[in-house]
Amino acid sequence: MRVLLPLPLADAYDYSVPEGMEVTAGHFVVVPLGRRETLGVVWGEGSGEVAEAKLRDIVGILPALPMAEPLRRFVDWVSAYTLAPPGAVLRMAMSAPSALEAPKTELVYRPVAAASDDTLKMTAARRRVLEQLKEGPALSAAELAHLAGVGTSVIKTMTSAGLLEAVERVVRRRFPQPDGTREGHTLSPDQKVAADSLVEKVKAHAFSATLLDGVPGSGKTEVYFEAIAAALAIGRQALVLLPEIALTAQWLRRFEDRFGAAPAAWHSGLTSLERRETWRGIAEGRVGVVVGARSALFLPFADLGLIVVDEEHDGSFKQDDGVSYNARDMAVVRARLMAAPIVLASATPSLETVANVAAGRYGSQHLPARPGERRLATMAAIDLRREPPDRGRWLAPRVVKAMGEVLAAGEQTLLFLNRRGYAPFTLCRGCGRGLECPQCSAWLVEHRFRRTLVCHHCGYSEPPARSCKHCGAVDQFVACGPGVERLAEEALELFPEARTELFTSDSLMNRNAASEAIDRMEKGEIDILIGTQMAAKGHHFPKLTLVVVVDADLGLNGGDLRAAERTFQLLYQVAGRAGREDRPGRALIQTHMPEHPVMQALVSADRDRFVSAELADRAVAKMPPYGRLASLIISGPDAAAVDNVCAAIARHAPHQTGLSVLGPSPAPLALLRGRHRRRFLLKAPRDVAVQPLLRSWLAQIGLPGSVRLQIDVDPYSFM
DNA sequence: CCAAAATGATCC
DNA sequence: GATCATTTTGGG
Repeated sequence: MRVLLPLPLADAYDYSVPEGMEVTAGHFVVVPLGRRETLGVVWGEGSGEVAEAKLRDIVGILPALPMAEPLRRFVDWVSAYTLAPPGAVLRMAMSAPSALEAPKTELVYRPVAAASDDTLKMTAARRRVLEQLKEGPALSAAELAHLAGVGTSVIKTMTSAGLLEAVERVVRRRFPQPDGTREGHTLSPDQKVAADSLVEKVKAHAFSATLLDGVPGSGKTEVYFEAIAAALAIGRQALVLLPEIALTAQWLRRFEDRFGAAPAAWHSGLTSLERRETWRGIAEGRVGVVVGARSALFLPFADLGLIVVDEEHDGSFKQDDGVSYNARDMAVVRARLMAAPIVLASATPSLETVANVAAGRYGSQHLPARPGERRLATMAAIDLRREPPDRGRWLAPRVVKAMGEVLAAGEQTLLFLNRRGYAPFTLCRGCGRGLECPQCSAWLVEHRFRRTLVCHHCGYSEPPARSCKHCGAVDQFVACGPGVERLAEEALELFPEARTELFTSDSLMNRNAASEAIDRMEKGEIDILIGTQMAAKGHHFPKLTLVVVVDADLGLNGGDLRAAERTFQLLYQVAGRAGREDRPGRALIQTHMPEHPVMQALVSADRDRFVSAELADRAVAKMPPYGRLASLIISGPDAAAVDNVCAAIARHAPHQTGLSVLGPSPAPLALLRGRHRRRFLLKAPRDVAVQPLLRSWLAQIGLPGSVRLQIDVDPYSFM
C-alpha cells in the first residue's frame, strides 16, 4: 500500500500489509520509518517502484474515521499547485494527531430489559433510579446518582443484582447545535434577493462560486447567515473562513444571536484538548458550523455543504506556514471537490475575484447600502504639503480641530497608523547612521513603553543604549517618523482630558485584552483610539464619528504590484468604521499625494472607478489577474553560495514566448534572520500552467544544504 | 590528536 | 522531521 507521511518527503512510500490486516485508502496508520514509527495515511495501492524485499509492514491502524476521498484529493491538489511536497500539505490536514487515538470511554448504566426481578427489594431509591432511566439515555454512575438523588453505591448494588447493566460508551464533547430553522433578521428587499439566490445554491448540492459584494453596513453577514441556515436545515455542515484577526467576540455574538448557539471555532489559540474534540466532532458530523482561520480548510468535514470566505480580499489569507497557499483560492478548490457552493464576501473584493466574476467563472450578488442605514463616511484628503503639522507633530491642524469638535460632542475618534512602536527608525546625530538589525536589512524600531529596540522582521531586540556603537556619541539619538506610541503621546498632549487608548498587537498581548478594549470602545469609555491594522477590521463602534488616516502614503511606495489595491482596501475599510447608525461620519486622510488615483478614488468613494482603472493597468502589464506569477526565493547564510545557486537557476531558465524570468535580484529584505536572499520572478500568460515549467526547471538545480529555495506560486506581496 | 559540531543522505 | 554516517573545525 502507498502511505503518505506528514513529512516534507518528495513522495509517498510503499508498505506491505501484514497477514490478516484490512486496510483501505484513507486509513490512518502507524508505519516504521528508519528506526522510529510515524503516523501516515493510506493513499492508495502500492506503486511497485520499490523492491518487494525492501518493503516493511504497516504496524497498525488507528481507530479513527478514515480520511475521506475529497480531502485526500484536496491534499494532492494543493501539493501539485503550490509545488509543496504532498507530505507537507498532509501535515496541515493532521493538525490534531491526538484525535486519531482511541477516544476515552466511560461506563454508562441502563436498565436490564427482562428484570422484573424480586431478588432485590424495590426501595424508593432504587425506584427513582429506574424511573430516571425509563426515558432518556443511559447515564454514567455519577450523573445517574445525582439525578435520582441517591448515592453511587445504590447503582453498584443494582448492577450486581442484575437490575442495571453497565455498558462502555465513548466520551464525546457535546457541541451546542446552531439552529438553522430559527427566524433570522428581517432582510431588506436587496438582501432578500441575494440570500434567496445563495440558499438555492446550497440546496442545489453542487459546486458554485459567488461573490457577495456590498459596502460596509450593507448586511453581508446577515445574507450569508441565511445560506448557513439553509445548509444546516438540510443537515450539511458549513465552514466560515475569516482572517485570523477578524474572528472576534463581536462576530461570534452575532452568530449566536442568529442561531442560538455558538459555532465551533478553529484557530491557533485552541488547547490540544479543544483541538481533539472539535476535530472529532467535525469528522463525525456532530459539529454543524465551523468558523476558523486558514487552517480550518483542512479539517475532515463529514458532509460539507457550504464554504464562506469573509473579507475574501484580505492579504492574510495568503501566508507562509511551510506551505505557501492562498486560503481563499484553495477554498474554491475544496468547494469544487466537495461539490459544494462557496461564497466570497467583501466590501472591497480582490481584483482576482472581480476578474473571475467578469469572466463568468463566479456569480455575483451585489448589496447596495440599506436605505436608512448609515452611508459611508464623507472622506477628505488633507494635503500635507499645504497643511503640514506643527514641528515635531504628526497631525495636521485641521485634524486637531476636528478632533476637538468630536471630543466636545462626546463622540469618538480613531487615529489609524499602520506602524507599531514609537518611531520607525532612530538616527544618531553624531554620525548620521540609523540603528539597524544585526541579522536583517531593516531598521530597529523603538518601543518606548517596553523600553526595547525591536526588529519587526525577525523579532530581534536589544535594550536602548545611550551611546552610539559607531561614533560613540552619547545621547545623540533622535526618533524619526511616527509610530502609534508616538501618536498616543501627541494625542495626550493635545487633549490631556480625553480617554486615550492604544490598540496594537504589542499593547494587547492576548485575544482577551483585545476584546475587552473593543468592549470599552463600544460602550463609549474611550474617546481617542489609536491603532494599527488590528483596529481597522470588522468592528462596529456606534459613537465613532471621526477616522483619521495618519499616513495614507504608507504602503504606496515600494513598487509592489498590489500596493495600490491593498492601500485602497485598507483605507476604505478604515473609513468604513466611522459614523455607523444615525451619526454622520468623517474620514480625514493625510497624504503627500492627493492627486494619486488611490486618493482620488477614496475621496470620491468611487470603488468601481478605482477597480476598473487598476484592472486596466494590470491588463496592460499582463500582471495578475491577467497573467501568472511565481516567485523563487533563494536564501542562505553564505552570500557566495546563494549567488552560485542563482547563477545555476538563471542558466537553466525556461525560454518560451510570453514567458519572462526576472532576476536574480536582491529580495526586498535582502538579509533576513542572518540569511542572504535573492529573488526570481517568473511571469507567464494566464493560460500557461507554471507548475510543470517550474518543476522541470528546478529539477536541474543542485542545492547545497545551507541554501534554501522557496517557491511561491501566485505570490501576494513580493516581500 | 581527538571530539564536538556542522553537513549530507536516507528513510519504503 | 529524525536519525545516522561523514566531514569539518578548533582547541590543546
